[in-house]
Amino acid sequence: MSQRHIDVSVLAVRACPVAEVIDHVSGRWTVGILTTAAQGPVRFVELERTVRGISRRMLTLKLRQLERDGLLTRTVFPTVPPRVEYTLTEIAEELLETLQGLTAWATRHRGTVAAARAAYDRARNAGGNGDDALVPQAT
Amino acid sequence: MSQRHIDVSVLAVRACPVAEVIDHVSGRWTVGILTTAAQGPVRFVELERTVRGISRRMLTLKLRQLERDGLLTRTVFPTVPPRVEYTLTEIAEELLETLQGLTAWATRHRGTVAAARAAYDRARNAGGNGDDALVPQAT
DNA sequence: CTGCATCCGAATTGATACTG
DNA sequence: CAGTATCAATTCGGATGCAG
Repeated sequence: MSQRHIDVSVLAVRACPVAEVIDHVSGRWTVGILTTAAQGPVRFVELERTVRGISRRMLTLKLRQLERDGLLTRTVFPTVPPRVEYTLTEIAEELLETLQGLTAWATRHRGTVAAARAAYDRARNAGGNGDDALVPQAT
Repeated sequence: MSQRHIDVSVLAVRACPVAEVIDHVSGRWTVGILTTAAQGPVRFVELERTVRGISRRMLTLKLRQLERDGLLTRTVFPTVPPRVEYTLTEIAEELLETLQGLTAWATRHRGTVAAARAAYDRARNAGGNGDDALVPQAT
């Protein structure tokens, strides 16, 4: 989610690291892009195909963001047609590992969350669209 | 994030847990709300004061979302004036712990990321506003 | 005190045509 | 292939005002 976040406080007086990470990682596509790139060097089209649903525009934008943050390395091969490969940097790989903790948590409590939602929705009449209601992003 | 996310694939064929977590946790306020609530039962106003910058509207929205996901417990005391307390559920506490891994990562590589950004921005002339640029504001 | 509802500008994202 | 440019559709989020 990009930095529209001006105020990040909450956890610490100084810039909060968590907020920063969350900001880097959150967003619909980031994790998907990183995990795909983790398999080895990937090309633009591969990402476009693998990260289902992402638009060309978003992919480009996210790719640039990740590159800027030092999570992805972009290599251009002066061939024709052009060939560009993206690779994870070391810190990105570390990040991905760390992320596994979250994966574990999610997996472990998937059922609990689902149940909670069902209960909540059932509680107030027929409401709830089954999906995430009331939303916001993102972050 | 929020469920505008219809397609979550990428990591697995089945619903991707990571995407779900990211979706729950991401967003400007969630982590702040959770960490505040972690200190013990908190009231609406306390959150409003502690989570700097959040609007009443957003706070309410997020609180509901968290409650629905089973991360927060909402207790209403039939007093007058009304008193409502929010408490973390067990899974939320676990989540918060897991999140510390990210905090660590962020802290560890804070400098690296900063440097990467600086380099990136410097590379393409005067660009970069120092913040997350991903959105090259016009002009 | 809590918190839902509405108005409305701001930011994000998607779709698509176009270029090197 | 790998993007960029542009336009339109959503969605987000802040500011009230009102109610239990």
